[in-house]
Amino acid sequence: MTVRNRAGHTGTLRTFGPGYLRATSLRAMEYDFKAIEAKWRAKWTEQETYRAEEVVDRPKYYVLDMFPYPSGAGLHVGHPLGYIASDVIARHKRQCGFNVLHPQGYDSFGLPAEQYAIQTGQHPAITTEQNIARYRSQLDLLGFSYDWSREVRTSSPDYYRWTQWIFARLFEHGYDHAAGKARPIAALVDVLAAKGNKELDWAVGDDTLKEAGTVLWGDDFDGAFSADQWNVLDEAGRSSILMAYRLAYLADSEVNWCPALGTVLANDEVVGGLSERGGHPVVRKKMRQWMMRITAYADRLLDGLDTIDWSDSIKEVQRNWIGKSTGAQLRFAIQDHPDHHIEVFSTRPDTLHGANFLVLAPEHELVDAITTDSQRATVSAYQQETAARSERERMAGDRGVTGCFIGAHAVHPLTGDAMPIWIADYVLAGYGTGAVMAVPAGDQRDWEFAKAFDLPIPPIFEGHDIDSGAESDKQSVLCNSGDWNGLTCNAALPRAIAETEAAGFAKPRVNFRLRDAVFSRQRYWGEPFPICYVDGIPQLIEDEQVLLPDVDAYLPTETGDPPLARAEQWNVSRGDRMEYNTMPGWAGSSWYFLRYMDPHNEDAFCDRVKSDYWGQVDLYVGGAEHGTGHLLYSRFWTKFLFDLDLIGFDEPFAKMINQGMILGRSSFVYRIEGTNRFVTFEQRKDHRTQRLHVDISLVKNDVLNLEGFKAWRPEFADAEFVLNDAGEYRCGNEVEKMSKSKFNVENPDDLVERYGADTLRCYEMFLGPLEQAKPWDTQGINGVHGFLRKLTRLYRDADGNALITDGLPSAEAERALHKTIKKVTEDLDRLSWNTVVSALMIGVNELTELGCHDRAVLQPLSAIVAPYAPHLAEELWEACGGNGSVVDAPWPKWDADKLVESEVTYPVQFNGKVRFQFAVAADAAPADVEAAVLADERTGKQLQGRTPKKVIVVPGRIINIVG
RNA sequence: GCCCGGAUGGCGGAAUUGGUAGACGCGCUCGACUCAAACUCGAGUUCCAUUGGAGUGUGGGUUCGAGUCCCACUCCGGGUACCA
Repeated sequence: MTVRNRAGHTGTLRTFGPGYLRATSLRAMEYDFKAIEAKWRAKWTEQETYRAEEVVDRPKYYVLDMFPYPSGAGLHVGHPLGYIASDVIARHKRQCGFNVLHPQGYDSFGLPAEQYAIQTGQHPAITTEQNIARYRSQLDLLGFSYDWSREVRTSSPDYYRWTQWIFARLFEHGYDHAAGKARPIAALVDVLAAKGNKELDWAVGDDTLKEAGTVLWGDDFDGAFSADQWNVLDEAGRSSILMAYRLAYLADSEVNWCPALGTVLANDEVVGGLSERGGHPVVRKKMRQWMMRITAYADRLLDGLDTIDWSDSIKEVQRNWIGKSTGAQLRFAIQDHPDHHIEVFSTRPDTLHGANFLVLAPEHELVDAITTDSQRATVSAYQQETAARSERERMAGDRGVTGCFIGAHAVHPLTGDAMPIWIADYVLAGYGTGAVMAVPAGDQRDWEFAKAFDLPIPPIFEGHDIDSGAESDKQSVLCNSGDWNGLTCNAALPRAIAETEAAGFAKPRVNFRLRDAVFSRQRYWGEPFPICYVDGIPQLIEDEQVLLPDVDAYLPTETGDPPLARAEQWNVSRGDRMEYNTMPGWAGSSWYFLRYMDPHNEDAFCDRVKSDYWGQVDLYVGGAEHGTGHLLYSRFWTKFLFDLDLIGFDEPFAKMINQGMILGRSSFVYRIEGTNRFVTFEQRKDHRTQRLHVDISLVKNDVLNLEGFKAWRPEFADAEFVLNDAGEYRCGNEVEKMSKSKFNVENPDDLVERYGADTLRCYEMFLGPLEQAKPWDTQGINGVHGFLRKLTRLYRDADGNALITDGLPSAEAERALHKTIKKVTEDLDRLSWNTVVSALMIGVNELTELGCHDRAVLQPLSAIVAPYAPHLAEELWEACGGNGSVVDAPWPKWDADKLVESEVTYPVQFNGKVRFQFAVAADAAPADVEAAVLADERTGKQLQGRTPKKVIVVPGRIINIVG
């Protein structure tokens, strides 16, 4: 029986007005989503349904979204995608009996609110508060199961107090490689007092140490000092030395300075020479800044990747960013300069025999000392040229080979041959030693350099044509390489490392691309450092919290100090002055997932008992764009807190899913250049036209609402529109990023208003695999809305009367239910959000066709719909007389017996082509199936007298007859 | 350049271990209802040809059987870059 209960209503409810409004009013009786969603939202709030408590004897599950920066623009349909996905999992796990932690909060320090403050004078806290309120109201519409009592805001003093506290611990710790973990600076002081630093294996900033040591002990300080030397130092001296060992430290370093933003930026905040936010130019500048010694954790950050379930691509991004390479550091003597030598890092010391010149970075410290007088003018011209050019060139991607011979020669350590020394901008000062040994036969960049400057290319590989380019294959066999002749590079490499070390001019070395991270910003709206200066020495302030002070303007002072220097009362509260910098955006986000576990704790950032209970985030959902920023820093801080035994795990996010971007479909109108005439899409190529974005709310099925367009853009009110044959103005379209500036934004509030939150949730999940980028198409939402309506009609008729009966369900209805439970359960377990919606649709279609209204079927059905359509599921669960909230309805189990069919219909293939369907008892043995199918007359017809060579019966699947 | 993805109807996508390719939804077509339209409901919808054939980016291979595995290539998306 097919349920058809709409007849009789179409005539009586006829009204006039916009299409969708009528449709909505007509539907209202059977599926009044507005009333349903309002009702259950209120109940959830009243009953604190989503409050999470630590329950020791229940297994926990921690599902987390990357918390948002609350921007003024609000949410578009792309933003909630990941939130919906995580909410589905949170609800499913809860129904499966897990004690679920599913919190949300705000990354509420940041530049936009401060830029707005600079323009308007409004305190960033007010802007932030307003934006959060708007976010919250939008999020509340979507029915998320967040425990809002655990909300965190990074800009709240109750929160950043602990960010400051963790900073203080980083300041008070260094990294002991021998122990493989962070240890207190106090422990280091004991060692220095007893033995000096000669046997020390702590992570150290060589430049900082050398600078400090040179000031204290003179120019010949080589990095090592004795206990006696240490013990006579005053506080300032010790402080300057210890700075080289702290995990949070002050250093003069080359930083990325962005003049437009008035602040320094970390490496991951600079993309292609421009600031990530705003796209402003960034220059290198030497400044005294707070830094984070993340490099101390490089190996552990690398190794930890093998223990976490993240996508390969994002792990790869982190591996590349860390950039570990192993090889050797080789020392080259310089002719006529016995007091100098050049250190070179190479991953390929096996190709040493092919090295015939050295190349230094133009900024290399030895360049000035060893350049010959005759080359001096040329060299300094080249240095200036590269310094001026570097940023722009990098952006342009134009990579001509440039360089300059400096007149000096190094000595080849094996052959004694003279090697000319060049400088070139393809060698970077910041990587390795800032110098390379050029092996033109083995490295393409060296090869191109040699070709460009007509330098010889000594062949070192058997059978390799030197004119065809460099040979990088490590299977190649070496020649002209002394003892290593005849070996493959793979075989020669370990020998080269060992033998050059034994010969005394090289040592094995591991090199990282990862740099320490700049940790201070010359901005107002960030965490103030708990630091003041006494006689220029930074001191922690720990007896009271350092709060962000009010200032009269959010701009640097006239002397160029950061905005905090304007806070006159504040800046003399301790010592000579306070630290005027603030922390970067990633400070608060590096540990927020811990605070959710114990958000109101006033004595600790998070109680150890609570973090032991909730543990790692089991599922982390967010964008992939944080690969080198947030995701690396939070791993670093987690490892640090683990080292201090403050938490019991050293990776924050056990599993992560990165949702893809939702793209918008933009619409365009075509204006004939320089006129006020618009031509329809079909005629755009007959003229020289300019394409203009048009707001998609003014376009339906690519046809423009002309009146609406004129009202939207008054400057075109008098424009002429050339229409197509159908008398319509047709717009062009393109799929691109969803953005306000492209006028292609779909707003979740509007869709909730028209279709309800449950429909929007289901539809966003239905679009396709979560991780994939996909275009938004609002038209498709009707289908999903229809599904929820159809679901409702199983439970009640068009007038709202209950249809549920207590009879015994048919075997077909039970099979449909259990098939759906199985598919939905399995798909949720493998995080296949989109196919779950399809499975539910199929189930509802089948039950509708069967005319099933049995409570025994419909009640479990409402339970499995709950993660996707929680409001409606509550309503239907209640209609079935279910106990309590569907949120806690036990997840139904499928019964394999109910899935069994008595008969199986096999597709029968002949030589791989399906010819007919063949029904046979499900429990028939393969041999019997074979006999039966061969006896069938249709088989005889297909074979036409031939004898089958082979018959393959795959039980339950297929029969293939070959012959 | 390198790294990671991906390519399936008009569109979004499904096919989980090699077993009926195109589930589910959109769109479209036809029909019912309607004075009419919308809504709703029903039927159809990979392509080509009248029993049949072709078909998952291209070319080859393995197999009784390939979207799925192997080899070579093309194109698209994302990330990243003189990293020695």
